[in-house]
Amino acid sequence: MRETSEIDLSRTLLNWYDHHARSMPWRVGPADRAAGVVPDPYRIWLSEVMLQQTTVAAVREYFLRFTSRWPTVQALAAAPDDQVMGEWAGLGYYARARNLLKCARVVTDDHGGAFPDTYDSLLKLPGIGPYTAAAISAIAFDRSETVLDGNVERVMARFFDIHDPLPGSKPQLKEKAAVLTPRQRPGDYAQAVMDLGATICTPKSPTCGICPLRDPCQARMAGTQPDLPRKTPKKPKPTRYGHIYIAQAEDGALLLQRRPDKGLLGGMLGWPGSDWSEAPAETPPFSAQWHSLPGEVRHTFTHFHLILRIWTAPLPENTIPNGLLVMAKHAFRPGDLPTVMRKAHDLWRNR
DNA sequence: CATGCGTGGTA
DNA sequence: TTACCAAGCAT
Repeated sequence: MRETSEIDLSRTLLNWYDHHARSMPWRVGPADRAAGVVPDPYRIWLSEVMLQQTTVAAVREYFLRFTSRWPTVQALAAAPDDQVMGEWAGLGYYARARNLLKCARVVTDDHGGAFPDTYDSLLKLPGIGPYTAAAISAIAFDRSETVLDGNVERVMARFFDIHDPLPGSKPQLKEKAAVLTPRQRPGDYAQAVMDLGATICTPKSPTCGICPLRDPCQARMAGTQPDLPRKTPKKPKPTRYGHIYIAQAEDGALLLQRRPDKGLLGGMLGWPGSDWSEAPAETPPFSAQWHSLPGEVRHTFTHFHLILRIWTAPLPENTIPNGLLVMAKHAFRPGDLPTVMRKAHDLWRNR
């Protein structure tokens, strides 16, 4: 009896996907795809960018709001920056939103509004890296490209019982994933591996008993699957501190700041404040009787913990400090703020 | 190639 | 409470 071939394995996964594919607003499911329904590259691109390091549950609402407001790449390209950043607020990794707009404008202006369909051409676009280029190429255009995301890394590390730690083992995992990538139904296959990783071959407590690949899985044979994939340890997060100043005029207008495009929370709306460091200076945006609010705002970013003290004062008439903006009460929506700034607003509003 | 870059869910 | 983790990219 011959060994299980790669083609058999991909067919096994596709068959599992045909019965267990998750339903998502941007996805053309296996039945529809088989019936000839073609995905909209704009929606695939938008979902893939939103899904970078972000859970499906978090993305769902954002995707629906974005596509409702901007149904085409041309519509998105024509949108004002502030509105797109505001709509992205809360989703995190805000460079994605800035690159999203850049990319929409390149596609609209330089590609006639049609997304390119090859890995290499997609890779040139802002915000599209190796994973996203492969994903769009495979899912939107049904090209046989190999996607390698966190799910696929985990599935491959376990299936082949690879103990070398990430991220160093990435090229090895990509090779393994490429060998399994079929020429038939590559778009469905890409989504099948990721669905398997998200629902069965999960990081903790994988449910190997119901896995379609349980028999040939090498880590399961060895009993090592709970420990894979190995990862190089992460550095501990330091704690930083900061001051935030919230000033309101008698008519309800608020003093805000548009943050510079580069760096943390780049391009987002926020409150003026100090730098965030071990011992930040107290630097209010204008002289007044500032009062610090009881309590503090705690927030954790990717690479540090932050503890903020919130100060408040009345905003005098005709006061707009350099580089800041005064936003009318009716124009201000807390939902346009990144989460840490929204937390500061919540503490202030409930003062 | 290591680092910077968000947020919310989960154990 | 803390740490880990999620369909990564840019530099």
